[in-house]
Amino acid sequence: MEPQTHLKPGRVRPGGRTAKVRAAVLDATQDELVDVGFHGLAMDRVAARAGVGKTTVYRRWRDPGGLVTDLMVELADQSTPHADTGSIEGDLRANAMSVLGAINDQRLGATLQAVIAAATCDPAAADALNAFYLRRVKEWATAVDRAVERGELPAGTDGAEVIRAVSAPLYYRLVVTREPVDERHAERAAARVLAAARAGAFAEAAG
Amino acid sequence: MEPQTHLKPGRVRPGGRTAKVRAAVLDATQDELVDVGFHGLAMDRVAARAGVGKTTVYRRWRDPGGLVTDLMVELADQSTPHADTGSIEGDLRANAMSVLGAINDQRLGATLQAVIAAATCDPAAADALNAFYLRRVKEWATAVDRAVERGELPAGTDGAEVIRAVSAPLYYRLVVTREPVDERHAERAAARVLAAARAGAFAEAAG
DNA sequence: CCCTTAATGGGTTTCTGGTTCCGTTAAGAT
DNA sequence: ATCTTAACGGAACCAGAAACCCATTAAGGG
Repeated sequence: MEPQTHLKPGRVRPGGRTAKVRAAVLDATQDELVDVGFHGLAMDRVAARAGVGKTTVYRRWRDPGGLVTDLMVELADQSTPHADTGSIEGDLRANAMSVLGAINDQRLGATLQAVIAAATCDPAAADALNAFYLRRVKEWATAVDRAVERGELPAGTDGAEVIRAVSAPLYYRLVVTREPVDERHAERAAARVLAAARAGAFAEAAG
Repeated sequence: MEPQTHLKPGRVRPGGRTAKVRAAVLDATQDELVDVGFHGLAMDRVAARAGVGKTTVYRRWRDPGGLVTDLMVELADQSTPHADTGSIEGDLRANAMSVLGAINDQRLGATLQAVIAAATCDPAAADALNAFYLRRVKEWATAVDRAVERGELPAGTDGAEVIRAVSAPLYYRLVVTREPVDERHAERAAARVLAAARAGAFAEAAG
């Protein structure tokens, strides 16, 4: 038998109970994040709120960082539908609105901020966060590629960078200046990136 | 005698000792932030590292959030020289480099990230963070205003928004995706914002 | 259906941050 | 120089989160 890592129980017998416990704990974690934020996240409370023994929570997730990391891994697996409106303008706007929705959703927004805070000092959380965005950026980047093929944007335009550039100002407001973010900001973000992309500022040569 | 707020001792007798204690504590706080991050910041340790009684640290700053908040207030007071290169291109690039320098400076970078994490759950930290950026953005926005006067950018261009837009992608990498940020990224950020600004995407009408 | 043991859960103990108490130091006024 | 008291600091004290122990439950193989 191999060394049994004790960090991933649930691999050997992931049936009913174990899965239910995980779902309940992750759910309770999100609720707690909404209420008290990452800084106030106590394993103790999460266990109580999930209706689960606290020993189990400590054993499987170790600390609050492990909790939000697993939460982010879970969310990263879920795909968000990416639109195809036919024009790059519509697609970028749709992307901005999608990001806006995530940011302003109470549970998801609280979770994102918690993971961002956790990633400050927890490499595992940072990795999970990265995986989460990597997937979304990749999915949306195809819209930019299509626009290049249609001739709407200059050849060599870096799709992933364009998508990130749309998100950046929204997250900047969310995390850095902590101002509210609304549809207007999302639209502006999309419009500005589009203007830059059309001018070739996202083409490889413009590095 | 008035209610003595106990949150601002040092107002009545700010002479030598009190000032020295504050400097030592704030200094030790930055060191600790570099080592363990905000999440690992313990009043206890800061006191020890500063060579100061821990009672004093608790009395004057209450909790880690108070510590980083005061630190940010201190940093906000210090002005960074904003360049005037003669062209908007040069000025935006200079601004991007300035932000880059702040982000990549070990102590300042750690402090910024700590305050961002703290602001997640501490309104005072959020205010201090805001004040910090408000000042810098305002100072740099004048460069954009000059460019508008020189006819380099469309009339009505929102200077503050332009400056923020330059910072946004850099902070996005720092805080959200946690990727390294270098000169190349700074230059690209400046170039892209400039392209959008020239296209009028930052002019008022372009809501 | 039964058996093995993975996985859970209640209860207790430990330990580290956080609080309070009270004596000591020295800033600033006279 | 002296006095008042703001501000500091050491040590004991307290609370709540983290770790541990061992009994209980039920997943999955036969």
